[in-house]
Amino acid sequence: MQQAVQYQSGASTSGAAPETRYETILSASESVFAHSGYRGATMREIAERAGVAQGLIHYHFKTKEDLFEAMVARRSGHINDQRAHSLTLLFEEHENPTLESIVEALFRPTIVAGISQAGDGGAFARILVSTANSAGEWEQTLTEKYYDPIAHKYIAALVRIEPRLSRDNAVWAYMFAIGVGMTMMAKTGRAGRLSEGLCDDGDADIMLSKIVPFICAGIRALTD
Amino acid sequence: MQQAVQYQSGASTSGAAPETRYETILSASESVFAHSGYRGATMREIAERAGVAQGLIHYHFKTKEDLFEAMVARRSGHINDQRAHSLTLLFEEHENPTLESIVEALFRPTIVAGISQAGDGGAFARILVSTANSAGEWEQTLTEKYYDPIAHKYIAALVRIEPRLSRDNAVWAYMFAIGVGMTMMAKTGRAGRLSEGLCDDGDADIMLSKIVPFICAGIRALTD
DNA sequence: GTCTATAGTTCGATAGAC
DNA sequence: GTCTATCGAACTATAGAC
Repeated sequence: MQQAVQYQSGASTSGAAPETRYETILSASESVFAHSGYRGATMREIAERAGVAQGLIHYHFKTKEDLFEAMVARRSGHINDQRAHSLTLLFEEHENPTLESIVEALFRPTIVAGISQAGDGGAFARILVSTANSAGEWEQTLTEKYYDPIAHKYIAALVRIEPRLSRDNAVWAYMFAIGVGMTMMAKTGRAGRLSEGLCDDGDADIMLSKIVPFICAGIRALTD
Repeated sequence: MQQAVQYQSGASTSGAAPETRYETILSASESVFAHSGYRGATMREIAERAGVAQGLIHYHFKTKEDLFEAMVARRSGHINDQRAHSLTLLFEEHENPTLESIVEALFRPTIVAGISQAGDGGAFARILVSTANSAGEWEQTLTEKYYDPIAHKYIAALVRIEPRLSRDNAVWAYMFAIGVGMTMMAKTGRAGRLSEGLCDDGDADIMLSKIVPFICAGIRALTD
């Protein structure tokens, strides 16, 4: 009897689809890592959240570091596949896609995935923030492995459709765009607090209608 | 009579002035918290870095949480005083200050302070990123206490000089601006890696020349 | 104020039954 | 594959000498 390896992603806690214990642990770790950070999260809490014995996590993932990386790999793989696919489509369908369409292709998958996470919107985005913004060697290796490839694709797309954007400014533009997206997706509650409830981050289209024009105007300001 | 001069020349921020043990511990905690995060940092490591016994930290600061808050309070107080002062000056000297001058007043103190940190540029910025981007109750309380007041001042300044900017868009604009600044100040090495060394984040004026036009154009794109 | 020593807790990981 | 039980290490915080 083998495992039926069906990489059904999505994997939110609102379970219609049946999950293997392996996948249940991954989903549980996502919530706990997001809430407490890598170091603050404990294997005990993850096991409790997943409804399994603590020893089972070590059977499947060996160590805490490996569990974290497996969780990042599953989620980032799904989102970055969508991004790469959207980007390819854009250049197949148009000679010169608009900057707006490219920026939207960058953010829509993450925002939609974040919002569709039942109960814990922004969980994975918060993990990304703390990982990508760490200067630690391990964290930067993870970022390089799972996020630099798609970053290079977008930077190349930017210089292609905006010829007056120098390569270093394109890199800055990408970094800035990611930074803007982080504040939008992390859902810390600060925007709502500062605006006394005026700012709502629960609707993907509203969010994109703020973030896309902001970033596109910023990028164009960096062209020579 | 002064106290004995035998202070350990630990890794303090600016090398010359002698510090009390209290201040030495605060500076050491800044480095360690920045490198390992709040939970990853240990009192033993902070004590070692500061060149004092571990027990002394508890004598001065009682708990790890209190030490962290004292560290945030010292550093944020200094930077935010500069920001508030610059903002007041701008409105005293001009009827309508430019958007550029306001955005620069927001970022210059942090960037300059980050660069002038001997050896560990971006240390405090990285602490801010992980604190402000956490959804935890304690972290958001700290953000509210030490950073929301200056945020409200800047949001008010934005709506004052850009009357066509709605209040909720001003809040989004401020959040986005902070997000952009984070990627600039955290100094993770990613920009250099993605650009194969082209992007240099060591010069305050170069950094401001990228970040200020980007953010100002983004904000103007959110006006009606 | 500053130190040494340690109490009391919690963690990641392993061993072994089923 | 999954569970229970537990080991050894590392942590925060305290007690008490000086």
